[in-house]
Amino acid sequence: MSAVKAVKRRQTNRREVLLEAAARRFVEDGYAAASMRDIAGDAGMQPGSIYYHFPSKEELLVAVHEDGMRLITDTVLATLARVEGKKPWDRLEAACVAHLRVLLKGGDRIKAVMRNVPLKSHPTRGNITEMRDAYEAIFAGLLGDLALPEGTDRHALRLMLLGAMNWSFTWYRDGAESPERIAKKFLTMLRIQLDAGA
Amino acid sequence: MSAVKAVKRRQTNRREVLLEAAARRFVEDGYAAASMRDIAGDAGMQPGSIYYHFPSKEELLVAVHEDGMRLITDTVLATLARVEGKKPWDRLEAACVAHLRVLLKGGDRIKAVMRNVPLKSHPTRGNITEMRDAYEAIFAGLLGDLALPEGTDRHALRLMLLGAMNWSFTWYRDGAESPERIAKKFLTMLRIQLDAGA
DNA sequence: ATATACGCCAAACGAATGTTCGTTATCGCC
DNA sequence: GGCGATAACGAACATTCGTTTGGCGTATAT
Repeated sequence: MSAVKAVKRRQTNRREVLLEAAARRFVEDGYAAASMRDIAGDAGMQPGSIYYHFPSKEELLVAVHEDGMRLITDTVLATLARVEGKKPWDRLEAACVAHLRVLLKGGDRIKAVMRNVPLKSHPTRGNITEMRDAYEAIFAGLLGDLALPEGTDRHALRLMLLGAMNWSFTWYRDGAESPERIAKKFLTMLRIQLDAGA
Repeated sequence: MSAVKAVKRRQTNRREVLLEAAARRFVEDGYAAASMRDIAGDAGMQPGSIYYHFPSKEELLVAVHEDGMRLITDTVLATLARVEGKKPWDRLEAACVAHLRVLLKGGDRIKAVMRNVPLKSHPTRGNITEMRDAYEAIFAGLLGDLALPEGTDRHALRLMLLGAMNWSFTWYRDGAESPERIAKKFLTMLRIQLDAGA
């Protein structure tokens, strides 16, 4: 057995449970309206116990945020690795499908991100903004690989595509059309027109 | 002078000031984090005085919501009346331009609507949902007038277009590209492809 | 001039909030 | 078998919250 076994977590450590409960409350009630008592209750612990894991409510939100962004980033990157070498439009479609699937079916952590979008005006704790920028850069790269008609504003295209997808969590209902089909439909509406090259 | 003069408001009535202050706080801080004391302070009155105009904080939000929805609905309808008889795509473009202009430059009331989107899951007070549905029906009508390729999902198209526009208030900065140009760019990306008929 | 409704102030109430803190039970380790 | 770190408990803290209440000045109507 390997010498250094990393940090062995106690099996009674309920940090993950806490994060999940917090994410759910942040989605259901919104950050400000979600109380530490409710979160603690959902996680099966006392309000004060949260502060063993996180120094403040805001840091708890940051942790949920980072967790959600990490999940969606890793998922999309893994998906892209699986379609490497394929045509640019197919790679973009794969990324959009992955994005919507995680957003709509991947639990509450990313929904918590979308429901508490930090306004660009007042600053944010942690590296939330950096992670968001890094994630959007993935799509900027995918759009950069497309052969588009001259004069096409790739920046506007990215904002449009991501905006349409991110807004979906406000109207999406379980049991309705699948995230995969939604993503493909969205892309189809853009594809034929903009598909100038290959 | 006409007999019944409706309800004559005292000129010292600061209900409008209150609504404006509330809208601003609801945008800046979010509904739950915006306190009645802050709102009252911005409006230049005492916290308790709010309750002369509105019976509760939630009803105040409903009032802001209705005000914002009425503003954007009236603006878009007035714009559409001005382009009556024109081609469907031009009418749609006019509506989108009006939508984005009001959303991004029309004060805080509609922004307050967008930042506190009521989740479809738990019910809302007043006729918020009805007003939203009625507004979206306008765009559904505009899309219905378009001559689109067979098999085009107009429902998905509406969700995509409105989603892309509504999300814009999360990234829009004053001084950047104008709402009019953004709206036209968004539409251009869809237009040529889907423009099958006239 | 008097009555009346309006618009708001000033102060307070109880409940809920985020957070702190002393204590405690459990675990791995020498 | 003791020991320090871990992972909480449980009660309390000061503060802030939405809301209520009684009264006061002023403008309008009679």
